[in-house]
Amino acid sequence: MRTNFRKYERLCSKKYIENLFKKGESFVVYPLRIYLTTAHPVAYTGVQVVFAVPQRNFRKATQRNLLRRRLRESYRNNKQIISNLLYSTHFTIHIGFLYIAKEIENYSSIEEAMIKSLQLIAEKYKNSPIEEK
RNA sequence: AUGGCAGUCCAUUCUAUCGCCUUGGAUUUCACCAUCCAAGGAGGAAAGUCGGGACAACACAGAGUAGCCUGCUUCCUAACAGGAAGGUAUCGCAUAGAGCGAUAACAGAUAGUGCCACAGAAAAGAACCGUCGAAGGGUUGGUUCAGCCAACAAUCGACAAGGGUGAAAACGUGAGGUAAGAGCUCACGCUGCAGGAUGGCGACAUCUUGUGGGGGUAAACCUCAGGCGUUGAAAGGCCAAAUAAACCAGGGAUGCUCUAUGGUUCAUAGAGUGAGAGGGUUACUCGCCCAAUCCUGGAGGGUAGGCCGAUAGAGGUAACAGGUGACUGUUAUCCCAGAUAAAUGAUAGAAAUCCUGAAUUGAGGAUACAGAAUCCCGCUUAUAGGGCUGCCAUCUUU
RNA sequence: GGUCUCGUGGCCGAGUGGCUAGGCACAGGUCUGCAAAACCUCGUACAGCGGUUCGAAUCCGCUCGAGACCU
Repeated sequence: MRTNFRKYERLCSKKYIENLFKKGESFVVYPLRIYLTTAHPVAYTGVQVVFAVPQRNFRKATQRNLLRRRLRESYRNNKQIISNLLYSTHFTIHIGFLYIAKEIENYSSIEEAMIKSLQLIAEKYKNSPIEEK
C-alpha cells in the first residue's frame, strides 16, 4: 500500500491536543511515550497523529526538527500495521507520540519502538470498533 | 614554496527508492477529496532582539515638566549607538628625522552638589608635627653685681618649604623676594576663556595678544547641545461559528440663594455664593474634547476556525560612469521560501576533503555553527574546512 | 513572535563603589553508656567574559541560564 502522510492525518486543533495530553491514556515504549484518546469521526481518516519533542531536553531547534522528522518518517513507513483503523468512519483515534529520551537516537531504534507501539495499539483496538457501533 | 596578519567569497556533491509544503495546469466531481504533469522550496549568521526603519492601530489646537538615548569633525544612508575619510589623545614598533600599527562612551570638573575605604599630619573652607617672630613671666644650666646668654615647656601671632602614607598630596624647573616662607612676583613649560593672523568645508594645526586657573571622579547626581508621541503582526481588518443587549457594584455633572421682567409649572438677565464629579487625550500637569438605550469595574458564559495583512523589495546580478572612500547614478537582465502543533525529509550507494592507523593496497571514523514565522538595513555572538586578493618574514631558482 | 524581570556556598536570603551579613543543612569536636537537644568550630559562594574606576556583587556592554506577562 501507499505510505503517504497528508495534512488531514495530522492533529492540528489546539483544543484536542490539550485534551490528549491531559486526559488521554498513556504507555511507554522507550524512547517514546504514547498518548491515546478517541473522538468524534472526521472525514477521510480514522486516526490523527501528533509528534512532539520537548524543548526541555533538546534546546536547539535543529535537534528537535531532526527527531520529529525521524518520528514522522517511521510512522509513515509503518502505519499499515494499524490499517484497519485508518479508514474507520465510526470514530477517530487521536495518537500523540512524545519523545522522552535525553539523547538523539538513530533512525533504526526509533523505528523499532514505533513498530512495537503501533502493534500494541492495533491489539488494543482489535475488538472495539464493534462496541463503538 | 612555507608561515603570520588583514580583507573578501564559498559553506560538501551526485544517483536511486519512498515521501512533505506552495503555485500553475489537466482528469473525475456540485464541491471537498483523489490521481497525473510541471516549476519552486532555509541562512551567513535564519540566532541574540542590541540599534534603526518600513508597515499598522491609537492619538495629534497647543504649552510645560518628567523620562530615555546620543556626545571630536565632515560625509554616506530611509534611518541608526552603523559605515567611510580625517582630527586629537594614549600605547606599541621603528628611527638621525619622517613614519607604521592598535585602541578610544573622545562635550563640560572654571555652573552647582556628592564621594574619595584602609593608611596618612592632611583627601580639599586645611593645619597635627614643624619653621619663624613677639612680649614678659616660669623651670634648668652657664656666667662678671644689676644683668646677659642658651635650652625646655606653655601663651599670642605669621607661614605652608619639609613629613614618604596612599591609586592620588595642594602646578614643574630656575631666579627674585622674606623674620621664615609661599604663584607672593617674574621667565619658561602645562592649561581654560576671549580675540587676531595664516592654512583647512570643518574638527584642528602653526604663530600671537589679553585675562584668568590649579587633585581626581560625569559607565555619581548633573549642566550644555541634539534627538525621541505610544504600542508592536498575539499590531490590525473581514468572514464564519457560538453565547447572555442578561447579573452585581459604583457613577450619572451643567448647582444653590436673592433681585428684576414675562408667566401656570417655568424661561431670560444681573448679583452673590458653592462644588470642581466621570471618560478620552496610553508617563504627568495645564489646556482641549465627549456623554443618557451612557460610562467604569467585578464575577461569569461562549468561541478559539478561515481569509487578508504576507512576500516585487530602501530587491538581486552584470556593465559603464562619478567619488580618496562609505556609497551613488544610468542601462540591461532576473523573479528568488511562504509554512501556521508549523513543509524543505528518510533510507541505501558512490565521490570529495580531513583525521586515526598503516606506511603499497585495504580498514575505521568525521564533514562545522545551526532551522525562516511580517519585511528590510546594521551591530553582536557561534562556526569544520576550503578558495581568492593584499602586506610582512624566511628559504630556493633566475 | 513580542515585552520585561532575575541570577550571591548544598538550600533560603541581606548587602548606599571600600574585608560578602544571617539562618537552615552537611562535617568535626564538647557533653552522654549511646543518641537527641544545647554549645563551639568549619568551606574554592557574587552566572561567565570584557570595559569604566585607585578599587566593582554593585556602574556599562556582550554572552549564558532561569522565570513572568501579552492571544
